[in-house]
Amino acid sequence: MTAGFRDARPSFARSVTISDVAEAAGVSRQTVSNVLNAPDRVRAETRERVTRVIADLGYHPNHMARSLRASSPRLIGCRILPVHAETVAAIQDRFLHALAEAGQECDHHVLLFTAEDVAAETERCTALWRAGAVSGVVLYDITPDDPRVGRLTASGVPFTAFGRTAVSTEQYSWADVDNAAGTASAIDHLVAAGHRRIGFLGWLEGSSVGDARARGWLTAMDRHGLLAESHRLDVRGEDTTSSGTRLMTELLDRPGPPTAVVVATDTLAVGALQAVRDHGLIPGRDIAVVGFDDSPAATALGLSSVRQPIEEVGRLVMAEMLRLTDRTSGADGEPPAEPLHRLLTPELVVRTSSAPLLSSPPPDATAQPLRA
Amino acid sequence: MTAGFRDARPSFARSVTISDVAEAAGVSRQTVSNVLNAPDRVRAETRERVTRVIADLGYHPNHMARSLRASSPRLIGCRILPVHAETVAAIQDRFLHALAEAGQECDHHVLLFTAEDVAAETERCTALWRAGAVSGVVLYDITPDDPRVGRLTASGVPFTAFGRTAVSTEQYSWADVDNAAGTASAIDHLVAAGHRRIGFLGWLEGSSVGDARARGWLTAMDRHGLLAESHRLDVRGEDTTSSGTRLMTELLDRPGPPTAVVVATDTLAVGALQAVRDHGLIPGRDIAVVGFDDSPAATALGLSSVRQPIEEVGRLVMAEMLRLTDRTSGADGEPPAEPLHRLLTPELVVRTSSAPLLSSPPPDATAQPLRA
DNA sequence: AGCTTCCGTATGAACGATAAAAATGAGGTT
DNA sequence: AACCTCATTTTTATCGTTCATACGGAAGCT
Repeated sequence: MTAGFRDARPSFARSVTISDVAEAAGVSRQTVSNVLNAPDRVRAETRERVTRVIADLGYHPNHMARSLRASSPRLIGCRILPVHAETVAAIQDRFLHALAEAGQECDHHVLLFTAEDVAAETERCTALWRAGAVSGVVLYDITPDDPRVGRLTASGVPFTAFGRTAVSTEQYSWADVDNAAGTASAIDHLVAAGHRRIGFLGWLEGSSVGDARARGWLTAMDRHGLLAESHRLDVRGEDTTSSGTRLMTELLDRPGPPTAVVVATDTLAVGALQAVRDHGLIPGRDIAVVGFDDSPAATALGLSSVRQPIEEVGRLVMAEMLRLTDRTSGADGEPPAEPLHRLLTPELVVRTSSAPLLSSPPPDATAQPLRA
Repeated sequence: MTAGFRDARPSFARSVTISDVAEAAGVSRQTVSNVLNAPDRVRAETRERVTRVIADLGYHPNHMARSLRASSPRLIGCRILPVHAETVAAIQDRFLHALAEAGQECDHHVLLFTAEDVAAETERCTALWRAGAVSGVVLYDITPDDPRVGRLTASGVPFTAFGRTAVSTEQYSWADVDNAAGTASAIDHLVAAGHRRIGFLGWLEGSSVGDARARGWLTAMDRHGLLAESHRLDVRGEDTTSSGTRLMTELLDRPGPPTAVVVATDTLAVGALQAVRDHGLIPGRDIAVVGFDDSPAATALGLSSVRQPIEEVGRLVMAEMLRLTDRTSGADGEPPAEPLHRLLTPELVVRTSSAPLLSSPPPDATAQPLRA
């Protein structure tokens, strides 16, 4: 029986190095290294002996030394934004968590940094990479004419992105969410429940995400042949709760109000729900509301919402990052890796704000707003 | 005039080392090193020449090499939790952002990792530290009997914490938010506005944060001599919106309902607001509601809320971390640094859900619930 | 026996930087 | 002239690991 060496010395004077292990086991440094990195090159007997000494001394290979030798820090840089909106916070958290988790499985870690704006972010990325502090960086919240993509490509900084630009998307690796498909799936769900007058409540035009979500409504409604009777039910405003309330009120007060609305963000949707209640209507019974982003508020309020597969995006983007950096550090003779281009479909999470309609009488019968 | 070397070569074949600079400038490596780390040891003329070469070649000192030599990775480990509740997301984001920002100013960065539970977290922390991957770690979400504190202390892992345990708080460095003072400040605000029957809507007992917030209500109400008439207005439930609605409904349906409520979390408060509206009351006019955490939802809904100075905590905790790790890596002869113990007071953010009362008639006159 | 082949292990040289010690040289002192 | 001082620069050693190569010895082949 092995006597209890293990827990004998809980704190270490100074770290145990590979040489200490080698000496204690009566072998050379390289043999210890082999035991850890290429066990099949070492005779079983030696391997066991070394393994035991490693455990006894509590040896852990030094990360920095390994990084230096391999000239690969096994760190992936990622900017963290200051929190403004609720959805930003939740999505950023989910994304960072997914990145960290995916990276960790391959012994890589996420290194956080902050920056004032995308210009500063680009600089920091390049500086970190030039300094060998990161193997590459992950970008998110990409705009159609995002300057980061071009600059990082020019500097040679390996990167992958959550989102894509308008042009030269073949040049780099990205994963993105099909926002249009998201709103479309909400429409399909509502149409299946018998709705025909389905409104859309969106952001002001100009953002790629907002426009895609609007486009999804437009095309899906057209596909169902409902655009003729609903094309006036498309209203836009800024992404705030109060704006949502105002826009929804406007829709409900019109002649021929919608029996259902698809809302471009949960923030707007929370505002919209308030307008619904202010009209004495009950969401889900009298009118269906579907939000976007599946924020915690949606869960809390029973709001149906389109959920972006952020975790999946994080996994993909990190996996691609690892693939990229392993390539570049490996032999250059191999064919250049094909960049990743992946469009993911979000998933509708049905809650009470839209579900019960299925078992209700045709919504048109009850959906007349009750004015004071 | 210097011709434009600068932007000549945007991408680098392989990184420029200190030896390249030394050779190009006709000096030794060490001199280049001195130009960067101890400029006063170098003659002005030489310094200038070297500086110019550094700029021309685009040299950036290698982070990994520096870390190895200094045996200080300049990385601070921090666990990232998967997002559950909205407030968690927002607070975690604010905290991580503050850490990253504070660290960056001293050329340190945050390294993220994930873990299933606190036991796994402790193991990861120790492993990362033993491997020399981090200089130390930052803990948050500390419970009164948190096992992490003891284990990390025993392993010798330098750490600082956001929050504190019930015992041996003198042993380690922490910064915490005075939750009791937070609810108390909400009470003071409401009392100043003329409220006397002020309810409390809290989590189930057993969490340190929840209990502190409840204690704040209790002591502040007692201080104002209002406990006699309000001591029955203290209700508890789990931290969800629906629970908030249920608890608030219960309070409003009682004889002698509160004219104001202090709510332990914004999540509960969002639910409470819904109950208020369901009773045909208008928050801020008919009844005052104050939440806790100042989540984005609070901003969105005009909910007054107690805001934790998370950014300040992040700054303090990171600054302390840097102080700790600089100490331990320095000469051991110095007196052991006094640990940081800092209790910060949160700040009430007044919005419409509680503000307008100041200019209203005495709330008791209008606050009778209008039942259907 | 002498040759190659192969396996397991050991040695030296990086990786890129810096701390500590040694060398250089100009100037001043005795 | 011999010696010391000081500012500046170079040399040497080291951080902990791994790559490339070398080495010794057993087995297989001619």
